[in-house]
Amino acid sequence: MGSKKTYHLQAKLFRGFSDESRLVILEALRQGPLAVGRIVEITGLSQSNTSNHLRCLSECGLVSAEQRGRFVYYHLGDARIEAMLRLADELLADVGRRIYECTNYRGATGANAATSGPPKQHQRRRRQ
Amino acid sequence: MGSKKTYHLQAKLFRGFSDESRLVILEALRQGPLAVGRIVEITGLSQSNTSNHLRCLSECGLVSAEQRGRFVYYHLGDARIEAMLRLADELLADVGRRIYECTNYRGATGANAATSGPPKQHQRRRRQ
DNA sequence: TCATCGTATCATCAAACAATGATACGATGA
DNA sequence: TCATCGTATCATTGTTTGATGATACGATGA
Repeated sequence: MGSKKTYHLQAKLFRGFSDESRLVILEALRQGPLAVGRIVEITGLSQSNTSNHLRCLSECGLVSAEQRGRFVYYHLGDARIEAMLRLADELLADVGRRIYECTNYRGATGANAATSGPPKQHQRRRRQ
Repeated sequence: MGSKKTYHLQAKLFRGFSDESRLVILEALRQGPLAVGRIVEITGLSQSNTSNHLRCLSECGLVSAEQRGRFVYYHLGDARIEAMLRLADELLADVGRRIYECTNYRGATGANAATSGPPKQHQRRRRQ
């Protein structure tokens, strides 16, 4: 180890955080354990969708589950999960505006073909 | 503000980290500024792919660019970027194994249709 | 035992996205 | 000015993945 870092795992870990729905769930769980039904209410996500996200989060160790009666309560799996979220908040306070402008890989699909008539040749956007 | 958190931005931020190629690039930049060509060498990614990722990282504020002659040098945009990576490393040390096992949303596409003959009815995997 | 509630799983689909190959552009030196 | 190098952009393609709707399962109480 050491030489070949586990980029794959790291990517997976971050991907757990990289979805709006999952972030909403994680944020809700910051207050404390919640049953699935409650999470559904809070987030407005569908039951099935919520369950899928919870499974993902659970398998990745970001949250833990505990069954009580018919209910299953979820809670954050590690204190460092919160630390990650806080750090992200701080970063956003500074680079938030830039991220907002970041349209890379976003919306560029299809829209062109429909709007523009002539197949313009590599019309390059001015650097910077 | 305040009440409605910027989950969308947060998701975007994390998505910047959620790709193996981008993580390799970020890791390389931890040592110091690098020109694009050097990054291409180190990562083994194609030039065009590298450039795309760099643009994404740059627009999201994770890295910054500086032109010197014909070369463009990139460096990490903020000290907290490193902090994020470190924190991820720590987390992985603990939950790494679980993440490795996490196959959610992974590989489940298509493989079934080809292998399984009879369209099995909701064959449920045993809970836990 | 049965009806019901809470949750998990499955199949499918549409959108997002990373990678590629080709090409355009800017800076430098001959 | 021209050839070349280093980098950025574009169009396209195949894969990944979040959302949905239907359904299955387990636990509880009647």
